[in-house]
Amino acid sequence: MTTLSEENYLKAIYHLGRQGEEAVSTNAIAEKIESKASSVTDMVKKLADKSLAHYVKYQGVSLTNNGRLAAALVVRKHRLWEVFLVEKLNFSWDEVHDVAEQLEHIKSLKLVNELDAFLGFPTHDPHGDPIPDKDGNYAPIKSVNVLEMETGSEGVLTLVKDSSDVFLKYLNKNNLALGDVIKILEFEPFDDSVTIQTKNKQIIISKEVAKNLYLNQ
Amino acid sequence: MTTLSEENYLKAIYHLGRQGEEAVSTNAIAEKIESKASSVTDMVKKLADKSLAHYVKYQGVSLTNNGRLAAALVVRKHRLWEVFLVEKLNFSWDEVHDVAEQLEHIKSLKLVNELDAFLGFPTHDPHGDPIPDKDGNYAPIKSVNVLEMETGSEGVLTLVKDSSDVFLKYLNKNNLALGDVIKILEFEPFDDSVTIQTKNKQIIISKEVAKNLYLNQ
DNA sequence: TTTTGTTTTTAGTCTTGTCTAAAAATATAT
DNA sequence: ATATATTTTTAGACAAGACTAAAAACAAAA
Repeated sequence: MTTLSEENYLKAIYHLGRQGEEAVSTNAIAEKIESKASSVTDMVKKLADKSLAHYVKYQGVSLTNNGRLAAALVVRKHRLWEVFLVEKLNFSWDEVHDVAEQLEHIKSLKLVNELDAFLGFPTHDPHGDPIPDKDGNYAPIKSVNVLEMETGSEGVLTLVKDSSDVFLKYLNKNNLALGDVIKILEFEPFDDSVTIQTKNKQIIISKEVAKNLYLNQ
Repeated sequence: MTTLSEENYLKAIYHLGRQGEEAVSTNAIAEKIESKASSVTDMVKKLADKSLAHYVKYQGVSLTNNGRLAAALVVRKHRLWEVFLVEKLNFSWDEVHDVAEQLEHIKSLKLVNELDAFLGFPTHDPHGDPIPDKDGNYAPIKSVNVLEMETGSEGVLTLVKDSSDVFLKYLNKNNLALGDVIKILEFEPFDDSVTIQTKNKQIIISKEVAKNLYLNQ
């Protein structure tokens, strides 16, 4: 049985290292989890003892099959709860993160799977992130980042990578939402900002914003 | 902000001492929470420091207004989640307790109140226990225990006090459920067992079982 | 009113998860 | 290749919450 804290570390490693496949540095985990490197070292040893992580001193951490499955389950729960909150309980997409962060640790397989069915087996959460199935698998993401697109091309906004409330509130304020058709008008070389068009309005978004928007072409 | 452990103590005091009104002994709490008296003493001091409990050495604990409100909120959440699990996620009444025990600690007022609305403001949980409202109040229980009833009288089963899965499975096996009309046929003085009639069938229930069944007359 | 028994509290220890500060290993730059 | 900087690990400490064993308070009985 994994503790709440262990689950948070598993999730961090999962997110930082392409589902835990590739080794992640102690410092990277510490930053993600807002803790100190020494704490990470301790916990990572514990995860290795429990056969949830591969760990070699000074060489970073990756997940074992069991670790990856455990992490995927936490992510699955997080995203299903987000769907529940938005679709059934009138939460907006900028309100769900903190609550889902708590709900993801509730232990009951029946609960997750019944929730999944109750929601109609959704494939994506309210931010466009894919929801892993029972086995931890999900369809590969085919959306492409705004910064990788051609000038003049367009696509549908399907994923926002940052799901902090500050960022989502920025999108709300600028009337940007999943499903919007966005056309790339111009890249500004000076600061990498991008001029885009949606709903017959042009707006300029900074590189920081662009980095978090993914479109389906 | 209350910790998970503090909430469990508040709930125990609330349940043992008529919503925390009357003083409860250290040992009683220890038994309820399955811990040791010394642990209870420690925690109870902490609750008093936080102005959640009244505590005088050797004289038991009761709840302050804040403590009672905090406890009622935990109970409210527990019972609302039970309703959710049964009505929306196909849990049976003997499966909900452990999961609700986890869900009751999720912190989000919006979540509780939206869940309440989503469920149609239910007044009772699947075991017949009343659900406190936002202010911690609920309608007084008017059902009466089987052992207090007159021979020959009848009533509708509206509350089962023990919600452990062993007990609920016993009821399932004997085809007893909330809403059933039950007639008291005979009290056996030797062992205080009771012969009752439901759905044209007679069964004998032990004193231990009878103690947990409450009827509306 | 002593004595005996029970309950409660105190004192000290343990585990989990965190931290700081110092040491060790690795990486980078001269 | 050696010095410097960065990252990671170790060592030791701390807080929360639980425990055991012993002491203190209270309750009941002779």
